[in-house]
Amino acid sequence: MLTSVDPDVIRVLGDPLRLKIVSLLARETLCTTHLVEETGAKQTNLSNHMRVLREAGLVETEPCGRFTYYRLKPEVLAGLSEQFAELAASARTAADNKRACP
Amino acid sequence: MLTSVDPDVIRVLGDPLRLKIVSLLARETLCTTHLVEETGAKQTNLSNHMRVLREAGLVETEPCGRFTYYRLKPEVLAGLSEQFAELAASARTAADNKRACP
DNA sequence: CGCTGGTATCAGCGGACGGTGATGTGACAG
DNA sequence: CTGTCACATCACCGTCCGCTGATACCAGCG
Repeated sequence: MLTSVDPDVIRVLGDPLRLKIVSLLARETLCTTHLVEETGAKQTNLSNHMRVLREAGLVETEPCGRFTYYRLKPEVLAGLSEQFAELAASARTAADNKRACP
Repeated sequence: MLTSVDPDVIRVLGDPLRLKIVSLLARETLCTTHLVEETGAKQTNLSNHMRVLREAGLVETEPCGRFTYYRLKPEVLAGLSEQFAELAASARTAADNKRACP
């Protein structure tokens, strides 16, 4: 029903590093140390991005001793996928649905 | 196959006004004047955003006399939808695929 | 308890981006 | 041709955001 997509979630995913983090977390659940190794970014930088991802509701944290594991929440991505699919479907039918010149 | 999603397209969609423009264009093909009416934004501002959307490959322009119609390209949105769906599917299986602590 | 390693928070800086006004261009009407 | 309208481009400014270094917090280990 063309629900208004939340710009914040998309904005969060617009950053290259965050998108890479999400891609990595889509494969396996990792902790900050792993992400530092994989991305090559500083730990502080990573932690900041993880904070943003957490506040956007994209990841969940799971403490494990001294480590903090991050798990991706698939529902949010699935929701995004569905909303974009709706937009695409609507756009296909709106191709020649032109409003008259004023 | 977990194709790396292009951050640029997502970044472009991360702006609230641009997302609104895309939502409007998903319903009908419009020209700048219509978008000014619908969004309440200044014409210059709109034109700038349309430029960004065009360069990102999200919209096509169709001149019609003095007017310029903007048409959404559904393939890009469909592609995004598919890539997010892949990420979501992958994330579902990776929930308990935890890498060992270092 | 003191030490070490894994994370989070804070303050600051620099670059990028969105908004706005002035101006240019091209097309139609009179 | 002249004016007007639709639209694009340019230059500028304020703000936000990502990156970094310093530092604080917390859990295990000796």
